[in-house]
Amino acid sequence: MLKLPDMECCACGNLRKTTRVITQFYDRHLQPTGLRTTQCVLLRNISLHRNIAVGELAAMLLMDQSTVTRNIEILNKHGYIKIVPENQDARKKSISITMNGEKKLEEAIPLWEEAQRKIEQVLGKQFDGFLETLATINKISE
Amino acid sequence: MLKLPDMECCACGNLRKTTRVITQFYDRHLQPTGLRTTQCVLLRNISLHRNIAVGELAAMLLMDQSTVTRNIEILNKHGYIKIVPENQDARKKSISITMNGEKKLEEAIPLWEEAQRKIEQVLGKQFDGFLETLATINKISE
DNA sequence: ATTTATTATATGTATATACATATAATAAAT
DNA sequence: ATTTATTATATGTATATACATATAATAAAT
Repeated sequence: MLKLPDMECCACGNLRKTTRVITQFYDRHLQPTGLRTTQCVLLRNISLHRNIAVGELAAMLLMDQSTVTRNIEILNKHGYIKIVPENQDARKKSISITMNGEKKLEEAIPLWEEAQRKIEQVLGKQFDGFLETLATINKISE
Repeated sequence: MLKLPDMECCACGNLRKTTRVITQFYDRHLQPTGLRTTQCVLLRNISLHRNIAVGELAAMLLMDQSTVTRNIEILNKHGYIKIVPENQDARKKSISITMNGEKKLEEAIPLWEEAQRKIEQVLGKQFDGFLETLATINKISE
């Protein structure tokens, strides 16, 4: 048996682990709204960019195009967004938030703020550097 | 329309985003082995703790018990681990790595090290603090 | 010893994720 | 104008994830 590293320091393993923890934390806060954090973030991005396309959301969230397609189906099913073919280019979808979607966001945001506040408090002055490090890692996708 | 935060600073959203990026990065490195990073980390933990139970792995990885059950099925299907009922307590499973599993790990670890080395290089002196911050966040699950 | 409570894992269900490939539409080349 | 290439999204497939609940086994209470 060779001596292998224990992988305790695995950047990917540790990121995945913490993502599991924090997702449960945020999702529990959002639970009264029925929105998951992923859906809330996606919906907020749609609300900020009217008539956005699937690929644009994918680029913004560093998410595969097919994942965006699947995830917006859920928001659409609940009537939070409207998906229509774009005028100029019929290959593209034009995605917009609906009235219901805005109401749901307004309901979710204060709960999100509560979770966010608690995390920022726990991290204290580590928080800004943390977001910067995440952004540094994101660059490997370029 | 009320003024809502843009959620750019969402700790959960940013962690999920970076986890998508880094998982693709590590998984591409491991691709020749057919192992995903999650599987590799899980397998390494099993190899380090013979006759471990589902719940013990879950506690270690901060992963739901049901997720561990599902994830070890995949390793089992490939013959990398052996799952038998425990002697003392038949409710528990006794999970161990197989010869094939060890061979697969020995094949995967150098590729993992390559990915890990690149990330550590990109982060430089930020790396240690980064792991510490992740550990700080993990405490919210206690 | 029998009933009751607890614990460990499994199963049903829904979402999140990406890759490979298909399809449909536009753009480029001739 | 027609063919060819490119681009945008969708679909098939596999994995990763958690919650609620079921099941089976052990432990505790009587």
